[in-house]
Amino acid sequence: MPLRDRILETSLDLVASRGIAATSVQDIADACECSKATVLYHFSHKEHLIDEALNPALQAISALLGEVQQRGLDSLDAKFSFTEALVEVLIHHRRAIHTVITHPYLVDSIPALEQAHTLMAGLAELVSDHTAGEHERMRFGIALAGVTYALVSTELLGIGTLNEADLKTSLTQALQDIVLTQHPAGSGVA
Amino acid sequence: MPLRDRILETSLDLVASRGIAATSVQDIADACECSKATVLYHFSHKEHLIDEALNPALQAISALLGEVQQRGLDSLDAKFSFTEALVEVLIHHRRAIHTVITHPYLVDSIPALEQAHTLMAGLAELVSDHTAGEHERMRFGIALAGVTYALVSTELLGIGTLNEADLKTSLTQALQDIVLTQHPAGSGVA
DNA sequence: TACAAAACTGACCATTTGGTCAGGATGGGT
DNA sequence: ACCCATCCTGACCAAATGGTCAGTTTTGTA
Repeated sequence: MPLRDRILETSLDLVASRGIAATSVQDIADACECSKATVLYHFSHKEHLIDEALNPALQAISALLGEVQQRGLDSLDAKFSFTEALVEVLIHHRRAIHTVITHPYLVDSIPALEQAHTLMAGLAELVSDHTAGEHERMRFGIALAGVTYALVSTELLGIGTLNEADLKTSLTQALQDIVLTQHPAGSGVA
Repeated sequence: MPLRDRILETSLDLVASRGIAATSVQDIADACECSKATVLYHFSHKEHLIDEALNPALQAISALLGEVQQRGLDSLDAKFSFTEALVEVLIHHRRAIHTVITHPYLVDSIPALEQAHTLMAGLAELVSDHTAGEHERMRFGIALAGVTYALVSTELLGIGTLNEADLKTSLTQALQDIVLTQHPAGSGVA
């Protein structure tokens, strides 16, 4: 793999596990066994580096969102395959997703983060258009955030040993259980 | 409020919204309108400050966990009141909870984070003892993470306008829906 | 008023941060 | 052999970082 790509890959790793601020350009250079100057040769600014590293994830989500907006989400079948596709994207781009979700406050120094928010809003709107009410939307938000978090903190939830395929199965089912199961209205605290 | 307490309060605010690494002692001092040296007079090290700021939340969770371990979680009633109490604690200490959840990698420089992980494990064990299987445990993990995340990113989920009481009601119901509702086994991708 | 403890601060320190720059390799094309 | 573009680097910079310390102000108390 070209060094440039290795830098992107490494950045995604480090940033996802320690946060943007806690990941220095030097850290990335060390992990890539090159000099800091080299990192800044390929990406003139740290923000550009992060931005580009996050891009593939955003494009994937954007593509998924576009598809669903076209196909619609009316049939139960469509909903099932949507959740499945969503989990697939979330798993594949888990490091970027986690980074995006945990750094809302950097929205105006890293363009990708703003785009991510737009996409999130699109997802939320999509779902709220196709669910009965506020509770369902809340459940979806919680499920989405929960699944995302679960992906990055697998060991905390005791699912660290699962391989990628099992993880996908398990998370997809959980998401479908939460979002698609009929819940008795007001089963909670009224 | 004594300056010392204001420093703790301010730290909780800044750290929850920008992360530990991105929050400097100077930032905290500025927000408190005192000097950096003063902050480090009250808390000799940055880590001590963070640690102490996180403590009340951990004690609250610890207390809740102890209670439930004593009372048991067998009746449906007990489960309902547990989720309600849990949401209450999560809301009240949302900044600390969010900080704990998003900084697992600092576990050995900030003692509170290690204690938090122990408590998390306790919660997970508690729930897994009282639910049927793997799927339920997964759902609980997702729900817990999701609710926690939802608390800090309210505006992203479109629930930023809710007051604390409504927030509690809404989140409690969502959590109960997710965790306590009977879900058809294998409703997902089998 | 005297005095000691507590609270607070400016000046300073070594280290690390993101970033610049001039120059050294390297390799393909002529 | 020559050139030129790409890749890479050490040396360097100003700014910010966490932290120390000597000394000043404030406070409560006798």
